[in-house]
Amino acid sequence: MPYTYAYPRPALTVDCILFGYDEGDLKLLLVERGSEPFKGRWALPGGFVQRNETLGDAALRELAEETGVGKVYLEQLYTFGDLDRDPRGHTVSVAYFALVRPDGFTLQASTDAAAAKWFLLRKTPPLAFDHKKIVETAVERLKGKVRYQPIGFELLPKKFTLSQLQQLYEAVLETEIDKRNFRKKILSMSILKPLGEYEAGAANRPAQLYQFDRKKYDAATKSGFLFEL
Amino acid sequence: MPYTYAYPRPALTVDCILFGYDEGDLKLLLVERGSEPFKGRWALPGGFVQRNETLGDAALRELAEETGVGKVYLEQLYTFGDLDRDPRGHTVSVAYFALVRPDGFTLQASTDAAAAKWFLLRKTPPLAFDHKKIVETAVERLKGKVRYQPIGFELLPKKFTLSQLQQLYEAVLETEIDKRNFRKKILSMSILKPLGEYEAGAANRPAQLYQFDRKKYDAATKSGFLFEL
DNA sequence: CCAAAAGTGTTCTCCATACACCCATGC
DNA sequence: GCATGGGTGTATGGAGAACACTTTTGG
Repeated sequence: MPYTYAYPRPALTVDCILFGYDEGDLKLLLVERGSEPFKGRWALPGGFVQRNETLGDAALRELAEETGVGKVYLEQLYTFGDLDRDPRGHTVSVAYFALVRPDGFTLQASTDAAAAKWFLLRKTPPLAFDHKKIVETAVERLKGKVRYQPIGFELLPKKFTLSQLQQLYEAVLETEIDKRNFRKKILSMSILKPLGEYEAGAANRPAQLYQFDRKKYDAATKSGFLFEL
Repeated sequence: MPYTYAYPRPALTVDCILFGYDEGDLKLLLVERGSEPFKGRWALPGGFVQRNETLGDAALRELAEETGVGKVYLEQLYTFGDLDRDPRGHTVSVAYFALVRPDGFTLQASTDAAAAKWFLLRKTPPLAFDHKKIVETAVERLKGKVRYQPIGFELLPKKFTLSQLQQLYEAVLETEIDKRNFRKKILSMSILKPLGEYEAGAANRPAQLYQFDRKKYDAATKSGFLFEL
């Protein structure tokens, strides 16, 4: 059955917010637009949903096409439908977001994107469309999510120190956290496996490396455990 | 500028989940479909987003058209885009939900809806499309929301007793709550105004009536107060 | 030996929980 | 006077918050 346009339809797009964390800084993945509107501006990777394509599939496809990033776990954020958000006309966009380790991917722009690049989250250039608003919404969501879900483990390398984990939380929540209390809390959940290995090369006492223990976390979650910081 | 159909577009709809609370029971507002597909089945009020119409506007319009319910505060829930959710073809739906007092509205079906009716939430008939899934998602959201936002005040009459408030929480969370602890907690937030008036007509000691003090709540919220049960 | 970050315990306060009886009213 | 729901206080345990010094390494 061919598409029938019984009613005029808004266009439907998806946009991806990818947060990364690297050396103490939160980062955001942006692409430089290669075509109008907003040619030359930076924007969130995204584009039109194709016929018989799932929203999540569309988001993954656009992300891969425009940045080379693949196989990430995308979570739906919010749907934006302001009438003036796209100069081409009524366009509704479903936003997705994900948390990744930037060094796990090689960026590769193509199709509509002239370039793809990580920016410091607190130092992003002016964005196309209403993407500033979308990013703000995503940051709020991230701040909320961090409190009851162990996001740290998606943003850090597989092996990490407790100080790195703490710094991440401080960066996301924009607060300071007491070292002893933080360690006590995190370790008491016993979802971290101490590796007995130690960080090397620093001009100070080397820190023990830990690993996220997903098995224990999943088991604990099922039996009513609630991660909370 | 006329609509240009450069790409085939999925259709875009909105659906509304209205939760009500009445005499100890959570209710859900449904409409009986007056046309195909699913003619005669019960479904969430909703329909196509029109040209140059905001998502929220579309939801309010469909709600008013199909049920007569107007002027409610709708909150976006989630966007559903499974390929097989509508037999007419690829249709994406943005779901909104709201909390209301059923007795505040007179139901009035029209346009696509043959009837509009409140159902017990735990006893809903088979639903059209993927509306069962949508309702389940909304219930989860409601359970989460109730813990950190004073939803009670939207679902109860303006003047209510503490027992009514407690029953509401028990109904939503599907648990039992200790009476004394509940009262202590709620009253300690001082967002309830005791009215010095009393319930009448019961075969027992009359309960004091309270009112939600929005001014105090808004003020407290701004200065970092967090409602939590 | 100095700089730099790792690592470690205790005290106090507050909040959540558990729990049982008297009170006011209508019939 | 009895049935029904309204209303109240206290004791205990556990978790969060505050807080300072020693340890290990590289240079």
